[in-house]
Amino acid sequence: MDFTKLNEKQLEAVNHINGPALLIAGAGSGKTRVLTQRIANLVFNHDVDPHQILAITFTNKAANEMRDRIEELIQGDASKMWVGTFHSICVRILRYNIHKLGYGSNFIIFDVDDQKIVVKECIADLKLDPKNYDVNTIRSIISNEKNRRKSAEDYLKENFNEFRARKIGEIYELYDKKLKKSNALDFDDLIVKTLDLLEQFEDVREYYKNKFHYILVDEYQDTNKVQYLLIKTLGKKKSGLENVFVVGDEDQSIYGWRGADINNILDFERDFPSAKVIKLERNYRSSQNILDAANSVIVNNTQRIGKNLWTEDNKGDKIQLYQANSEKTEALHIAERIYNEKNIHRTSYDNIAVLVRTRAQTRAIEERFLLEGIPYIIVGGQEFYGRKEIKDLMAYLKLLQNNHEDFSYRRIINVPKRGIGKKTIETLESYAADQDISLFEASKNIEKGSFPKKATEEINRFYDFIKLMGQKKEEMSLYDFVEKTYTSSGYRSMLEKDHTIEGKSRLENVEEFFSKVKDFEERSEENALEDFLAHISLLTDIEKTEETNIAKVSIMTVHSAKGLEFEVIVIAGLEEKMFPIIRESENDMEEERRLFYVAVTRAKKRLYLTYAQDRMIYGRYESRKKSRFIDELPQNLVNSNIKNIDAKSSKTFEPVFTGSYTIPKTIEDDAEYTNHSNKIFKIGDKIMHKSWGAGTIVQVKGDEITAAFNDKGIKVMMMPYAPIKKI
DNA sequence: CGATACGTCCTTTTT
DNA sequence: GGACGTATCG
Repeated sequence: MDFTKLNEKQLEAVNHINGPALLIAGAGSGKTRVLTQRIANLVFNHDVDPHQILAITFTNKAANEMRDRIEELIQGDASKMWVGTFHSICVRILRYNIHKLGYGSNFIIFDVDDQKIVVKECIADLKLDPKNYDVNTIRSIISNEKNRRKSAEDYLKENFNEFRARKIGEIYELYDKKLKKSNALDFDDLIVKTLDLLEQFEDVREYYKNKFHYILVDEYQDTNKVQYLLIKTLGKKKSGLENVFVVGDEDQSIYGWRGADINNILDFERDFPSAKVIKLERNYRSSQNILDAANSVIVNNTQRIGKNLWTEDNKGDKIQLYQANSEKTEALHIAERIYNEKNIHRTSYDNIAVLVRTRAQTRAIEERFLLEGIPYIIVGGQEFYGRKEIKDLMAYLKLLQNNHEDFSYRRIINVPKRGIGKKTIETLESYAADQDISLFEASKNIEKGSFPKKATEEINRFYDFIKLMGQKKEEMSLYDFVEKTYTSSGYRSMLEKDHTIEGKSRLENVEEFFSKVKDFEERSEENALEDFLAHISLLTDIEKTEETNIAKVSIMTVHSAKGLEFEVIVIAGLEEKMFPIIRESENDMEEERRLFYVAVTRAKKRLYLTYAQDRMIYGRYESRKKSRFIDELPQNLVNSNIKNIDAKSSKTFEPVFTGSYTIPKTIEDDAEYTNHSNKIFKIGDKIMHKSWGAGTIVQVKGDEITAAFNDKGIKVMMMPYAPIKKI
C-alpha cells in the first residue's frame, strides 16, 4: 500500500497496530484518510480479518464511504467489517439478542415525534395538568436520564421528596412501560439496551468482546456516558490487548446538551493508561487567515487538551463582517455575497453554505433566495419524513411489522376515513386496557352491540386487512409489499381523490417515498421490512436531505455542518442570545464557542460573518448586540462595514424591500428570465424557472406567483424578481 | 363527528 | 409570525 501521501503524524497513527490510542485530530487534518488507511493496513499487512473490526462513524453515509474506500485500498472484500453509527451497530446486536431482555427481535424504533406522543399520553393517563408538565421538557429529561444511565427507578429514588420531580419519574416509568408493551425502543434505548445485554449476559458479552479485536471510534468527543461504557465494555480485554483507537477533537465537542461528555476524550488517557496519543494539527482545508481566526477564538476556552492549527497554504482572503439592520437585510446581503461569489469568484453554488445557530433563522434567508432565484437546499429538519403522508405510510408499515403497536394503530385506524371516530376508539381503548391487550388484539373479536353497526364492520375489515398483509409480508418483495399496503389500505385512493394543490404535492411525496423504497431494496442486501424501517429511523439529518443534480447553496445549522467543508461559508445571526444562544453556565458558553469554532473551520477559502441590529423574535422586533465571538477574532483579519463600532448608531428600520436594492444581473441569459416589465403571468401559464425547471402557474396574487413545478412541487415567487420565463 | 375559529406558546442544537 | 391545540359550530 502506498502511504507516501501521509505526513509524519498521520503515518504514525496508521502504523499504530496494537494497544489503545487517542488521535486528536484537528479540523481538516485528514483523519478520515488516517482511519481508512489504518484499517486497510490492519487487513492488508497485519492479517486482521475484516469481521474482527468494529468501526463507529458519525453517519451511515460515512460508514459506506469508509467501507468502499477500504475495499479499494485492499483490493478485497470488507463487507464483513462492522461499520456504522452507534445506533445502527446497536440495532444489529439487538436484533440477534434482544429476546434475552424480553423484547421481540422485530422491535421498532420510536423517533422524537413518537416519543412525544407517548409522553403526552402518559401525562394524560396520570391525570397531570399538561400546563405544568411540558411534553418537550419531559421528553428531554427522560432522554438525558437514559444517556446518563439512570433508569426510571433510579430517577424516582433520587427525586422522591420533590413532588414534581417524582411525578416526572412516574411519567418516565409509565413511558418505558408503554414502549415495552409496544415492543418499541427509542433512540437512547438502542444504546442502553445493548449495554444492558452486554452487562447482564456473559455469553453475549464474551462473544462480542472476542469478535471485535479492533475497535475504532470516530467523533469520540461527542460520545455520551452510555456510549462510553459500551466502548469500554467491548474494549477491555483480559489479554490486555485493548485495541481501542479513538479519534476526536475536544474543540469540536458540540453535543453536551444531548448527554455527550467532553470528559470522555479529556480523560481517555486515564481510562486507558497505556494509550498512545497522537495529535494532528496540520490542516489541509483552510487558508491561514481562517485558521488564525479559529485559533484565536478557541484559546478562550479552558476545557482543552490544546492545539494550534496550521497550514502550508497561503494567507488567503480576509474575513468579511457585515452589520445589517434586520434579518431581512442580513438575508439580502447574503444573497449579494453569493451573487458575487458566483459571478466574480466563479464559485459553484454547491461550494457555498450558509450556517445558522437555530432552524428559525432559515426562513428569512430562504425567502430572499426565492426572490433572487438562488437555488438552495435546506439541509435536515423535518422536510420530508416529517410530512403527514409519509408518517402515515410509515405508521402502516410499523403496524404491519408489529401488530400490537398501538401508537401506529391509533394514527391510522381512521386514515383514510373509515367512520371510526373518537367515541369508537375510546370504547376499543378501554376494552383493550381492561383485558391488557393491544388495540389490534382487542379489535379481533369485538362484541356486537358495543359499537354502531358501521363501526363494527369497519374495525373487522381493518383487522382482516392487517392479518392478510401479515401473510403477504413473507411472500412479497419489499417494494411490492409497500405498494400493496398503500393501495389496499385505501390511502392511495384517498390521495388521488384530493385534487387540491396540497393533495397533488402529497401524491408526489408518496412517489418519492416509493423511489426511496426501491433504492433501499436495490442497495441493501437485506430487504426485510424491519431493516427498512430501522434504516429510515436512523437516517441522519444530512442523509435525509435530497441529493440533487443541480448545484445549490446549502442552508443548515452548525450542528448539521459537522464534518463537512465548503469553499465559502457564511455564518449568519452572530448576535448575543443567538450565537452564543442564552446559556446558563460557563461550560455551556464554552460549548457555544466550540460551535462557532466548528462553523469557522468549515471554510476553505472565504468566510462571511453577518448579524442584525434588530431581529424579529416571536413576531416583534428586538434590539440585538453583536456576538462576543466577533470580538475574539484577530481584528486585523476582519473587514467590516461598521464605521464606528463603539458609537451608538441611530437605528432606523430600513423600509421593507422595495425593489430598488435588487441585485444587478449581469449574466446575459438572465435577462430573458427576469425582464418581466411587459409580460403578465396568469393562471395556467407554462413557465420555465432557472433552477426549478418547467412548471405551471396555479395562483396569482398581485406580484406573488404560485407555481407547481414538475419536480420541485409548489413554490411561491415574487414576479418582478423570480427568474422565470413563459414557455 | 368533522371542519373552522381563535388562543396559546414558542426557538436551541439531533441520533 | 406561525404552528398547534382546544373551543365552538354545522
